[in-house]
Amino acid sequence: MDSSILKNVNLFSGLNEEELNKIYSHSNVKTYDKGEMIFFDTEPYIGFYIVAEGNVKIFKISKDGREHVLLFVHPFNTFAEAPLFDQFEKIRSEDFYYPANAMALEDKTKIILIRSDYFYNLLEKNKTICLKMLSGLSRKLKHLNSHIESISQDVPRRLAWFLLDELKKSPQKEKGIIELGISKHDLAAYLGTIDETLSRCLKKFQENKIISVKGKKIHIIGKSALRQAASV
Amino acid sequence: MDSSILKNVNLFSGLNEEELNKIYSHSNVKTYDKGEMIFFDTEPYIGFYIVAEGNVKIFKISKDGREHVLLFVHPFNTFAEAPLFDQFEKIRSEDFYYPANAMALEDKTKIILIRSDYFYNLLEKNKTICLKMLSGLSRKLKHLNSHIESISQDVPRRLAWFLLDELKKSPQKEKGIIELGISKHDLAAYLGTIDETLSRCLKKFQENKIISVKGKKIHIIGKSALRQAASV
DNA sequence: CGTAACCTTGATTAAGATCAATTCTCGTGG
DNA sequence: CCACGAGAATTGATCTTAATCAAGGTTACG
Repeated sequence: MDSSILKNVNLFSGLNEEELNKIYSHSNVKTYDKGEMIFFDTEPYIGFYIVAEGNVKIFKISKDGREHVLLFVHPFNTFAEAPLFDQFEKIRSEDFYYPANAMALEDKTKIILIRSDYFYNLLEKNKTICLKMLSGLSRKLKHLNSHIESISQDVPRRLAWFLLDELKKSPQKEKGIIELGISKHDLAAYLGTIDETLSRCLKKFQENKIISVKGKKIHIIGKSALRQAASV
Repeated sequence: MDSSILKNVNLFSGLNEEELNKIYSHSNVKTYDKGEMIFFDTEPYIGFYIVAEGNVKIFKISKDGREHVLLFVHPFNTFAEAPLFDQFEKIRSEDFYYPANAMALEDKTKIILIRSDYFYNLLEKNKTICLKMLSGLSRKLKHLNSHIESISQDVPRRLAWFLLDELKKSPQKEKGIIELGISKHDLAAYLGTIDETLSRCLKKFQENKIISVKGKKIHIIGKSALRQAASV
């Protein structure tokens, strides 16, 4: 494997071969197994990450033990990049930690680490990266906003919302088929509910002939009914 | 009023008098009354805003009519800046709207508008602003993350969390006094609940001698008890 | 083919939304 | 300066949603 892995990373699109090679030589690549932790929220911050292969979930554990998934990260996207700019001065100090936990969701999840000190240099020299970074953060903000909006509705609506969102991104969208890249447990934690409630909710949607579920494959039968379920 | 108003804006800190004057000459300043809308989520995006005086709430209305406050913006902070970088190409097109609604919360709320086309120029020329912007967005991301975290706990915990957060920012923190800059209704919408539930929750805290409430003034009597209520 | 992880189902309970009045507060005009 | 009225805040009774508790059932994989 070589620097070509970086070619598809949104943050670095527009850079030439040489630049990519240089970045690659300064990064660390590591492969994780399913369920393996990439970082804990108790670890000092050393830099941000890029998903090359596989999927990652970013989550917090509340004091009562429940898990809350903030987002899933898919290939070619970055995570844990926001703290970079949080407080330039505080960084590198021992009391600066990752803001959440990150776990690989499948075997052979390939993750690239970009250390913050090196990345600061890059930013100084490269305005394009700076603007790309702005664009990336802004997309995350937008996503979090709609997550907040959705989470304060009832579970069926949240689920419908999620399914429609996934359908948009699905490669088989014309067929109305979604392939969940995550477990039902993780989906429940993302929707801010628990496994049992999600299960019942999926069941009800199936009874109403809105969807059909087979393992991780979900077929959207009534898209308009789903849209209606997502609204009022 | 002149460009000195921009001096305290985090985004522009570090710029010299001349630069500030130039920015000021390219901006629009407008004063709003309490309850007046600054923008709706149905309006085309023309730029971002800075609060000079007063307070602003950013919110959405869900289809069932409930209001969800995403955040409150206080003096010297920016809002609606994330869409700037969302999709460089799409901007200026007619189908690019503000992502939420913004309302002034008090009379004489003074708001500065920075148009996006002008700001792009600024960004091109000024790396400092670019980095400041990154830092600002990252702070918002962090805030939204903790908002999500808090919103998926029960209402008493969310309230306790909020109060502790406000206490940290309060000028009278040593006295344990918080001055709510917002109505109870807005607080409820921010906490993702309704007026009645918030009211009952405040009452319970008072019965337990954790706080005392007089209008918009809240006295934290038992900070440690409040911390305990915020956790498990 | 057996075990563990994953998912589903049912019964019960608790939290909070809804509905319906009241009471409180404060700004305005008489 | 007081009275009025509108908006804000509180309270109570009821009902809905989803969490919890406790078993089962399925699936995937060694």
